[in-house]
Amino acid sequence: MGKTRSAPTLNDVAKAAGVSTATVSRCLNSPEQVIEQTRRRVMQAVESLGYTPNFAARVMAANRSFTIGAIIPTMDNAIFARGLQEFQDQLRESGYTLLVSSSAYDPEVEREQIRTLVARGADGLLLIGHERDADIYEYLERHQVPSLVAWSYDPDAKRPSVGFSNKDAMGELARTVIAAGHRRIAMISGKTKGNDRAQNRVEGVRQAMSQSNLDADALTLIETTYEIDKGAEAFRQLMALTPRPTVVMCGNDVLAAGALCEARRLGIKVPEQVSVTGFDDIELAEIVSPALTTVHVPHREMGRKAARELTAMVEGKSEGHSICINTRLVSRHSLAEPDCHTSQ
Amino acid sequence: MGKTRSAPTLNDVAKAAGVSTATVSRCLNSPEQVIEQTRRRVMQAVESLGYTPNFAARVMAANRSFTIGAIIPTMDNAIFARGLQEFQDQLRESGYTLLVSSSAYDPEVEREQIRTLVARGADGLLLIGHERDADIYEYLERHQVPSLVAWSYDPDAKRPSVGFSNKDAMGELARTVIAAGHRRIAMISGKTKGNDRAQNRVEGVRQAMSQSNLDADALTLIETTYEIDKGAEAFRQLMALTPRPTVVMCGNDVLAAGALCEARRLGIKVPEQVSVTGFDDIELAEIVSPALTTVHVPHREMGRKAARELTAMVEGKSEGHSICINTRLVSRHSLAEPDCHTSQ
DNA sequence: ACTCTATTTGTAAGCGCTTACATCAATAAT
DNA sequence: ATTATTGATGTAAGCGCTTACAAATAGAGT
Repeated sequence: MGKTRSAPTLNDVAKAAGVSTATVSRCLNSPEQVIEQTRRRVMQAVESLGYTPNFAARVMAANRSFTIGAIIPTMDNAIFARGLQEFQDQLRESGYTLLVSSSAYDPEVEREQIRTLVARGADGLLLIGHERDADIYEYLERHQVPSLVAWSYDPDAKRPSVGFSNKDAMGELARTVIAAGHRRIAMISGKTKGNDRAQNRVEGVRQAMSQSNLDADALTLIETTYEIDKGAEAFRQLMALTPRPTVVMCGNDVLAAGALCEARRLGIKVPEQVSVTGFDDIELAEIVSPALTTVHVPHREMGRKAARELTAMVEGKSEGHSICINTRLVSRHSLAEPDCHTSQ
Repeated sequence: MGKTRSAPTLNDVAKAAGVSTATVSRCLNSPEQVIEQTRRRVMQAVESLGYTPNFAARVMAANRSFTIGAIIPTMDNAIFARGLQEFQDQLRESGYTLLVSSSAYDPEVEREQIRTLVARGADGLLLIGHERDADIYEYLERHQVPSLVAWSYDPDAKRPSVGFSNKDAMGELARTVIAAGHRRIAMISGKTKGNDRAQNRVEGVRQAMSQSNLDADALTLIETTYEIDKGAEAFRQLMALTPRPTVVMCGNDVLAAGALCEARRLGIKVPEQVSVTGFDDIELAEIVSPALTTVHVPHREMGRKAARELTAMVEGKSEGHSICINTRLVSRHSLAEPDCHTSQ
């Protein structure tokens, strides 16, 4: 019976409503330009045909996609989830759609995904951390795609960022640790290569040590990927050391959770025998026992502000300002004074 | 100084290489059709210009996007993360890109996102659970976009699915609970409205009770959203009951983690005074203490198989087969026999 | 030498939409 | 009544790519 019914186009709607495609397009994009009566007729045709605009065609014609891309290092844990959720919600309110990919902490994958997102017509990009090859930034410039860095704050960087100072935040925690009396400090960090956040966190600990007249080089440091069992493994290694560190500062809550698990397995009491700290204050931090002393990062606030700034940039209302978010220490039960018997 | 340097197009590449746009296109899409020498010249032009194909144009011309869309209920926790990660990895291997949105468990948002993804030219869609309005499926059919349901398995459904029987899986756990001697069973379920997985899990518990000659209506049931503190709140309510349930079966590990937290706050010992069970076996389950007795869902396997099946459907190599994944009980420490003093 | 086939490349017609510009009608200003 | 102004709609030119088809070239078969 004639041709297969397939997805209706603008043209079909125009015919059904007895107007030109231009009018239909206007009804959809700037309704105020169309007189009420016509608009109703058109909208009705849209409804009854079940018309959905073809996005690719729209992007191509308008050179605008109302899409924002975000590339995060991983979806595997909750570190980025909460901030991103808020980012998305905020974008949606402004009429943008969020496209997310994850790079698995691999710069090459990230580069490819940036190209993909740009090729897809993303109006703007959210990236995590500053550190990446210069040619990527050039590429973005050439394609005139504004980008915003999040989860990091660096007023000196050429690129705008909304985030916090990883160094200061971790430094504050480290000072608290030192003030509690710890001298033998160990750290389980995420891989620092290509990850300025991880670098700055280590830096923060080192600086705090120096400021307290401790030898920053004496920091026992293990670098590993951000996985629970890697945290556990690193913790085991640290506990095998003599003398044992009295505190293990972890690069994030995930690693700290792994450390805590391993402590339980090893029969080492936290915080009586060793203290453990985290970073991020994701839900996990409160769930583990003992609950983690950690740095609270206001992820939602960051997501919201990033969305606002990035849309402003996309719409040409801002050339990109950096925004600093305040973190705050949250003391729970995984940090205590070192045990006198082992600490001296 | 001439016009601003902007993103190069196929045409620019063609000129630079001294060939037609068709040849360039072929170099990119079916290199075997182009003779070595020409290809090298073209590829060099591509390189030196830093050309990236415009995706929208390509989609429009080819009516094919090599993009798969997935709409998951939430990114807020790890329930879907792992399976999705594998899904994405597998897709990438086959040359597809994954686009993810989250619907916040809201059917209206989901509907909108399905339209968005289809409008964006997704070649196929991954959806979670079977239950949604018929018109959505019609819409997908009209646009000829194959869809696959995951995290659920129903051989009777008209739509193909790859997943597991939520009912049987939870039923098995419930039988174990009952076999351990529990009679006063409570359950904290996710909202069952529009969520067949939640429904089936409740159903599984009820069926197991009936089979053991317990009154299925006696199941104390609290429905709540899948958030840690909601789990905690529900648990508190349950503990206020007299007589107290001896076991609290949770709709997933997130709720169970909340329950465990609250138990600690209330000074109720798990599993000595109350047992708690989870579902999914996400990382969380092993981290909390006591570690959760739960149902292990092979998320990666599911993600992988879903990717394979969906790409086959997209490429017309399959009309959509349902695939059943096996779950398995994992006994850890949150389930024990009920305390004699309180259980009878 | 001549046709036939296979291989490589070019030509050009869209894909479905937006938007600058043209057109037309209706109202206001003279 | 005539012209200017405003507002609503139509016309048609692309946006950057793919691909059916045509053309050109080269080798094989006779």
